[in-house]
Amino acid sequence: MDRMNRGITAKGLATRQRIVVAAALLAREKGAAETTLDDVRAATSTSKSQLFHYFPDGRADLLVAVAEHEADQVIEAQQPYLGDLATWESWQGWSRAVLAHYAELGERCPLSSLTSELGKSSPEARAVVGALFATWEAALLRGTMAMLPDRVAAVRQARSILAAVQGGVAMLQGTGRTEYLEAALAAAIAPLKTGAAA
Amino acid sequence: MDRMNRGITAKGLATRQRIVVAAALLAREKGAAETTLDDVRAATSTSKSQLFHYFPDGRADLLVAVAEHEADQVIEAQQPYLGDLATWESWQGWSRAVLAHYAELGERCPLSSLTSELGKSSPEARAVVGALFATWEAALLRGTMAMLPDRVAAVRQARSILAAVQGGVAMLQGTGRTEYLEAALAAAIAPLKTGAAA
DNA sequence: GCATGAGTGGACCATGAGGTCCAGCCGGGT
DNA sequence: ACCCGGCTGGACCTCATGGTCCACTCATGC
Repeated sequence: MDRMNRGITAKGLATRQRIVVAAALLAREKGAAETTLDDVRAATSTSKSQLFHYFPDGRADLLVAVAEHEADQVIEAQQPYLGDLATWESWQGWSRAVLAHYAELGERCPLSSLTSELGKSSPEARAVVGALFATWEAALLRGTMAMLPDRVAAVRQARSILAAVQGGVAMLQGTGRTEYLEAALAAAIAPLKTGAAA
Repeated sequence: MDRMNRGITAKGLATRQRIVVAAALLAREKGAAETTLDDVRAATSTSKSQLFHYFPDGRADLLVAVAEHEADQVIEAQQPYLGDLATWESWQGWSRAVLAHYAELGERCPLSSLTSELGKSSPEARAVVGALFATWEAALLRGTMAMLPDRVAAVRQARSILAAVQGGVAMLQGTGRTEYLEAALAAAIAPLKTGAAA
């Protein structure tokens, strides 16, 4: 196969990806803090040297990669609705998709453990989270602007919806019940139905 | 002084309390996961043996005590408003109090780090969080029932408001900006102003 | 074929952090 | 005065875990 740039072969990339995915899974199951390099090693049938080969800065490096991966997943799970929130129906569809996704995930939220584990220490992790929220908010904002005449109201509405999702998920994690996310989502997008500003 | 029950003297209790408060502070500053027993020991000018004297199960025990302490603080910070949410004015006051409190705390939220650190492992920690949410929701529910005629709507409204706070705080932690909490709070309590159900 | 470098295996090291233990202190109750 | 039991100090142990190192394989291009 073709020579990849930077001397990384396709096989190497595949291994790296395998590691990231497995680590992400572990991080979801038992929390990022409790996920050790040995766990990852065992789960992927790799060796320590490979871990450090693909993630030179070790654990921190790996966790950042995991965070990026999970951030992608978060956006992915909301598609195709998130990309086109121009009608009340699509908002409803989005809302259902979000609810279904997190109900399936249950109490293990990929982000929270990562943010609290990496948020403090590594600036790149914060950047990942920041980027995620930025694209997320931007997509929601496009949607609210399509539904509300007032731009300022649309901005506030988008923020409120994003916070509602976060809060619903937080409650889901804390209590194991989906009612909060359900109620929060419904209440947050309700103003979009009639077009009345928040 | 009087013989305390269980052979714990007042002096001992004071020391224990000192430890909990200091540990809570540390947990807020640098996260629960990054707070070591040695940190606590240094911050309180105590010795290892004291830590284990007052918290026989060690670190886990201490963190549960910290969680209880922080849970109390969370409720405390919302008083006196939370106890009497019978009017629109008191809801506004409560909302301001919540916003001010978390704006002051900034990005360090006592609960999130504790839940993600203890939530998985120790069942007692989950109980603490569960109890906190229960009393919190109950207080909010008393308030929404005072404002809304329909009981079912009041329940949903209370949940939505609670989720809004959680979400706003989550966003505050993630981004450092208070706009989300602000928008989420305003949107969440808006239906209470006119008495229209969510 | 052979040299080069990515990929892999696994032994090994360093250390931070939780937990144990015992010895000494202090106060107050009889 | 004395003694018991809580309180305190700190040395010490144990071990999990992140990280290092070197040897080996394997593919690929010359």
